[in-house]
Amino acid sequence: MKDTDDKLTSRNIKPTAMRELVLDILTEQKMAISLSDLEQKFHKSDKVTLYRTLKTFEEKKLIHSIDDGTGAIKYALCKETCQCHPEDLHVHFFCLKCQHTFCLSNIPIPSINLPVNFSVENINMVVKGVCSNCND
Amino acid sequence: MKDTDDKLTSRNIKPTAMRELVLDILTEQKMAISLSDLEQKFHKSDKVTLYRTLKTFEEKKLIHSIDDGTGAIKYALCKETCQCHPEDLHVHFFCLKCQHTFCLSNIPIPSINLPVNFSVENINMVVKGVCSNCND
DNA sequence: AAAGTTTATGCAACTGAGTTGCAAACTAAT
DNA sequence: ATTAGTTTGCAACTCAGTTGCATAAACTTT
Repeated sequence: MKDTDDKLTSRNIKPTAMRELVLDILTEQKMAISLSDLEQKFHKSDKVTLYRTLKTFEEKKLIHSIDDGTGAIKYALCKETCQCHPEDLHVHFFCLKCQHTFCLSNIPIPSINLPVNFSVENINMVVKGVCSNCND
Repeated sequence: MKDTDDKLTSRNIKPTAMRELVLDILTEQKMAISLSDLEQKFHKSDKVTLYRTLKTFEEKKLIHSIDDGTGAIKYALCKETCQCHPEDLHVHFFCLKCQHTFCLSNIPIPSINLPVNFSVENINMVVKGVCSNCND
């Protein structure tokens, strides 16, 4: 638990039992998960607490949220150094077959030439298709 | 109305009074609108009918939907020739100030080098920031 | 044109994600 | 231990999207 604790405190999040559990679950995941996915990992749990835990994590940039168009926001761990600035952002992939959402962590979002006088804060880029796992 | 009718029939949509009205409203818009935005353009209207109208339009590729992360899907007219294939797609912009969502119709979505064995069907790219209107 | 078939519309009612308010439980600090 | 601040759990709500079903309108066939 020490490791988990450190991750929390280093992001200025008070390490409670609940938060440790949630962070551990998030760490195990190979793919992004939604609030209700998370809820189902617990036998008995309160959606609201999990909701607020995710919000806190997101605020403190421990995780980032992905709107993959399925109607449920997904969450995935940020890299250690991530500040969620445009230069930290990567492309996400949603597989139409297995319905999973992944971070393509090593594919940065390509920069865009916006019209004059437009400024950027954030970019959400989700590619939908079939992942390598489902493609054979 | 002849023009509106033609647009509908050319996309294989039976031109009803309702659909003409909706298409006209969509044509007037400079920005993408949501179902509830659309609903408010009518004095008396049924959300479900509008909902199904939008669904039909989208299916027939008369309009495309934009998930801008606000929680309500926005819709905007497609170009005449649009088939909503990856090569037809463009970037969308959401202004954090005026809360409006635009098509950046002349900014195509940059192509991405996906990992091996991944195939693409669709890409959603929404840039969030401040638009030129709100930036001075 | 009348009867029958298909398609579109309108109403009610529901689902599911996300959210708020409040009280109880917990934590930290004096 | 007492207090102040934070976190958790429950109830209850909002709002977008959706389904079922009955009526109305449009098309088809005789």
